[in-house]
Amino acid sequence: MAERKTYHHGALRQALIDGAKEILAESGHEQFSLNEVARRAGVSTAAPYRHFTNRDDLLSAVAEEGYQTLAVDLEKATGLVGLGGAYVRFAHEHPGLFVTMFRSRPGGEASAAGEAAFGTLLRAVLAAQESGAIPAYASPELTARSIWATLHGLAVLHLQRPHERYGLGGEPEELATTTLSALLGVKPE
Amino acid sequence: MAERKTYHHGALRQALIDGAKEILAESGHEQFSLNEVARRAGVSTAAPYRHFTNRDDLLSAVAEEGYQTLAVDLEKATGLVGLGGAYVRFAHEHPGLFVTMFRSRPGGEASAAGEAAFGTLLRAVLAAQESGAIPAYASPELTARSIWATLHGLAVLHLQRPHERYGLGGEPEELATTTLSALLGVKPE
DNA sequence: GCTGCTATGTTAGTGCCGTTCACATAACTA
DNA sequence: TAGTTATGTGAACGGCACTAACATAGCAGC
Repeated sequence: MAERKTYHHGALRQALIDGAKEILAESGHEQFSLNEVARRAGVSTAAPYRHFTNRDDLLSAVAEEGYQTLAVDLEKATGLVGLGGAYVRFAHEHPGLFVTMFRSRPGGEASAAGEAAFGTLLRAVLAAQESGAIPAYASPELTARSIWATLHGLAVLHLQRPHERYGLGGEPEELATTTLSALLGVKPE
Repeated sequence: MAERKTYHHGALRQALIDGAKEILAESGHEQFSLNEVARRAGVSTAAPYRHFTNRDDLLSAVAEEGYQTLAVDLEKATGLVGLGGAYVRFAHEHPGLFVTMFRSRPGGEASAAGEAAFGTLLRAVLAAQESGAIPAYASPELTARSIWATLHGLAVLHLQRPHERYGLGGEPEELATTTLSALLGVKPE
């Protein structure tokens, strides 16, 4: 993708975001290089700075799109367990993107899509509590936050080797189901 | 620490590990630089390669010491909730080190200290299940793994801003207590 | 105590990185 | 059609991880 006819690219901003996702998918967050993104888009290494203030700014835009994709994935899932499976599966299928989304940034901004994703989880928790599928030790909000933490930890640990040692492995959905039922006694409907 | 009388440092390996921890504490994982570590130890930038094969190898040694510290911290805690609080507090007090320990490495090795830490958690879960403090939906092993995931997710999310949005904040111990009781109905003894 | 081996340090260099600056080109607007 | 603004380039900077050739010193066995 290094050839270009016109002097101006036309849609460089999106091309950079897409290229960044590509690199994250291929090589992971730690290997990400802004120069490499520019190379793939067929522009000079200085060009990205016309669209992003720096490397981190591009990664934030990539992360935002990640949150949107995640929100859509969660929306498609049904039930609390299905939603948990979708979360872990997202991390499993887009590990580089997932790490980029949740990398430790000192003063990370809130993401609208991230909020939407949480809202989806909240509704699932509410429904599960009302139907008695899970115990209601605490408010839906607090329970949803706690479950989010569980799913997130599960996803993060799943992206590394360690978890296998305790006999897990398996598909993301199985992981989520097993874990949620161990904590909440919930069963997939 | 840039002065030295003898040509040979004497204890460079440990000095590098300590310096690396210092940098992680000051600037975080993403800012870590091998050259900076060498500078602090008062040696040339090539010297570290006499003790570690590369930057990643040094970070792994640092991580191993981190696992040992974590294992000790968990050992000191009493009760399941106290242990959870200790886990989140460790991440809270050593964020750079924590990120380094759990960074996504393709083929991460198992850590003996990490296994020990899990063993401590497992015993706490066993005791809590036997005393009826938490429900026994699943085996102690599976439950312990699930709680580990929860604590880990909590710690990771706590290191970023996002969690505050849902009204958390507060001290690590409070976070762990609130979360575990929301999921398991467990109360601090 | 000298001699050689090996461990541990240095200096200088490579290539990649993120970032900036001065300048070129093209698209839009008056 | 002319001027302004948006978007690209090329060349440079310092910092990074890492390597190779060489220097020093600690430690054997003689």
